Amino acid sequence: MEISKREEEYLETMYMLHKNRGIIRVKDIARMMKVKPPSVVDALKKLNEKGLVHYEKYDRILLTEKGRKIAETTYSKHILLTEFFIEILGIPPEIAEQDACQFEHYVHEITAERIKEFARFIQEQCPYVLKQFIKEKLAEEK
Amino acid sequence: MEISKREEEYLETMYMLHKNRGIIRVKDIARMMKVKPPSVVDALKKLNEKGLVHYEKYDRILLTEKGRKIAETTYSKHILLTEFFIEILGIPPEIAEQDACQFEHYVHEITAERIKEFARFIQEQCPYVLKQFIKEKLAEEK
DNA sequence: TAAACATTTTTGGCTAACCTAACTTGGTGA
DNA sequence: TCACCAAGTTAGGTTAGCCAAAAATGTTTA
Repeated sequence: MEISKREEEYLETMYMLHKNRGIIRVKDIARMMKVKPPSVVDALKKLNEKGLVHYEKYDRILLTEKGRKIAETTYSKHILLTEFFIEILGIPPEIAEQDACQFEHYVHEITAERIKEFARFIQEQCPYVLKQFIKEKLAEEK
Repeated sequence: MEISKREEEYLETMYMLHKNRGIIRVKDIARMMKVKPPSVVDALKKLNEKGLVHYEKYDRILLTEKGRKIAETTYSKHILLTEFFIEILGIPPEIAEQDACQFEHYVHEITAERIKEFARFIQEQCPYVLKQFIKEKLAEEK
């Protein structure tokens, strides 16, 4: 069963809402994804068909186990990429966030894992050089 | 004027065809983008409307100046990302290619620039550490 | 508890991007 | 040169994802 980038985004949004507020509401999904409520309903119906959310109209919305796993995988890539952009490359947080938000849906498992290992390696093997780089870049930003 | 990810991909493909073969043919675009020829024609008509390609039916296809610039920008990000993935992270070329192919359409100018600077910095400041990392990862791949 | 308000859902319609089948055109070899 | 084949095009149709307007349901407050 194929899952589109957009569907993955809906799942991730629901995952974050559940994590932060406990409850998942159409209105909040719409706000976070910058779409209108009817689009959310469309998406929920499709995700329900695919067994990724429990959805019945006017009832509370929940991710299924399968949906949650997909969302968690995506979310963890999001965190990983954001950290890498900010802490290793010294990218401004807002831009780091935007880039991570897209790349998380495409990045190969192998690449994600390698980024994690690389960050760790550099931080351990040449922390001073890294600090130097970040410092230079922050200085340039003014 | 908005340009979609897909349109950017068409432009980049045409740019590469022009670069490699001199001539841009519907059949080749279709093959490279894994779509059928009618889809290419649809795309060409739209890109023509937008002033990004010169297209008249049965005539030779060319990028406009504007289209070429967009394609070049995308292409240079492609090269940059691919090199970073391969030479810094030690990702297998095929996977590096796939990831670059997606991220190139989203990566912020600032992030792209920073990746370039980071690669240079590390290669200059701690080439041995970098070699060590790549070596370890290549060893693990068996 | 019922009216008023907020939220969700349905309906109907749009665009981007793709396809197959059928057609036109252009170039090539007999 | 002309018939044929490859390449390109058109016509007509599908799907994903979005929206506005209106209807349905849920919730809160007077």
